[in-house]
Amino acid sequence: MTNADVAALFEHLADLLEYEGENQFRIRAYRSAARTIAAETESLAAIRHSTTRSLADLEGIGRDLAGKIETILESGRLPALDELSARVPAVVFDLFRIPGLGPKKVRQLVQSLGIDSLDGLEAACRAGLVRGMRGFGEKTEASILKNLAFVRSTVQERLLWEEADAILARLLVWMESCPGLDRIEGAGSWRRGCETVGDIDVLAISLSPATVMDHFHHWQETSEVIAAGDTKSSIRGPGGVQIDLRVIPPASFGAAWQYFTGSKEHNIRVRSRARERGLSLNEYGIHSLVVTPDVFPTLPAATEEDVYSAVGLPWIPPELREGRGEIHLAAEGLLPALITVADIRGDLHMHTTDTDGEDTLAEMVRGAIERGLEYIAITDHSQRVTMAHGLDETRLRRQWERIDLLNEALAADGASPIVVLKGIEVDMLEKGGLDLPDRVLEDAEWVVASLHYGQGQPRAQITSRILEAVEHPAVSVIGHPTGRLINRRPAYDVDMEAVVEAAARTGTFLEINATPRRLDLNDLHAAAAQRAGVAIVISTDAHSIRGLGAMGCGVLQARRAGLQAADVVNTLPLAALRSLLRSRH
DNA sequence: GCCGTTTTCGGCCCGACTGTTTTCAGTCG
Repeated sequence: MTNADVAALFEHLADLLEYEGENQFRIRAYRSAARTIAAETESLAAIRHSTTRSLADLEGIGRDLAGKIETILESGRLPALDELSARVPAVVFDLFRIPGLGPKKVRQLVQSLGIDSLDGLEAACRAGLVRGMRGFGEKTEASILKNLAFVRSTVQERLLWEEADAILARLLVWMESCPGLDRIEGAGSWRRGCETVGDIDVLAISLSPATVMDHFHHWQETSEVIAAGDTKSSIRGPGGVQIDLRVIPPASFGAAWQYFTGSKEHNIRVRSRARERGLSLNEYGIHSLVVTPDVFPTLPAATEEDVYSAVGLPWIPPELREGRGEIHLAAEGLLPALITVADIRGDLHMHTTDTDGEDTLAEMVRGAIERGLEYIAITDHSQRVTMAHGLDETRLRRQWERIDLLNEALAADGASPIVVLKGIEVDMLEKGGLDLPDRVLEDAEWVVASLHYGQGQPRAQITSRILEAVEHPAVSVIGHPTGRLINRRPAYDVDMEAVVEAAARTGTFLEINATPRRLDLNDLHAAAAQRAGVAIVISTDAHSIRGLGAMGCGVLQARRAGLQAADVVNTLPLAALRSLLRSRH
């Protein structure tokens, strides 16, 4: 039973309670606990048996929920959930997915009309039965029909951050030509650098909101205007993604940007902090609830710094605003100086046409020089990865000879702009062991060990394969340590706590693979690794020159993990990196 | 259900938009 499993049980319970019309604060308590649990990197079982922490120490978890967690850990079941599940019809979960239907309306549809499927709901709408109920009308009925089609036609899948980033960039180019627009910025989960983005949130400063929203509606990629009010508008853009725009006057910009960046949990904590100080915070500004000689009724809120300063905090980078303890860190003056792309000196995982890359060795080197990198490692696949035409010893040594020649030519150019390291991405074989003999790996300057096959093996087997690679003296780094592909394939079942412990002990690095669909390690694992003293490598795993651009995504992930430049190996100058490699094992 | 320098009760972030209503409930973020 993982933390994510326990969190899912509480979320599920909260959904059912919502349907039952339970006290909203009780429901919020379950959801809040689920978020805390999902964001906790230590396993609940470990915390339960720890001598230094207890379950009730976790934010939002008191005596009752701690008891429920213990029950779940012991029995795998949550009795309260079992009881409710027996009472609440299964269709409720489908109905919740329809935009515009919340617990009250869903309850009415199920109890008054006996709806038991999406098809049944459609039939009831077409028969005009829905419009007759209190609180429903013709427009609601039509909206349900439209949204039913939407729910059925689209795979409800969150965008990769990079996809959202591209859509936002196009929208901002369009909005630049809007008259009367002073400033426009992205907010929400995009700005926090989340690995996936549901809706795209955009914030504009203008004194003529109607003009701005009209321009927004006329973007060529707008397929539908979902809602349009005086200051807020929502459209569907490319692929059905919802884009929300809010238009705000300049004096409110800081309060609004802070508010629309979120996360919700972060905002609730900031606002609670405001209340403790006799202040009220909304998207328009900061207001004093009590008039005292030293507090003005309305405080400045043109910048985010104004907002944080009003609640006694320094500005908090968006990537950290998840309600995972960043407010405490900020209050103590302990916020990390997060790593930036400018700190990165090298890229230590990439492929060429010798295996499954699209660009040649020489082209990849040129691409890296253009990006200003000081060093790179060429890490093509090893022989077992047959689909990629992986390298055996002979072909690998031939590639290394070419790299030697290339380095000589680069050095002969005078001020050598880049050094190319002779590397390999060696496969961790299904039966255990690595895909190339030790004598080859020992000759490599950089070895990425990755698992590509047998991903469905049981936890003990996967973990032991990875631990074997971590312990191998020639292995520099574990590539994409959990193997997940966002929206495509779950992580393999691996005991990450054991991997992190072994990596810390042996000095083996762990990778943040920056490929937008991988981002592996994720933020939570990367934070746990950093806390354990493991050095991180951020690598693009580029299969083309273009792929080298993924470094920014990897750095965002590292920032969400709270990493500083000193935590990341490829911020080091090459000489320091080499010396660190020699000092291990 | 959680929480506490206003502590064991009574609060819990705050506002926009829609549709149905005729002053507001429900939904959403």
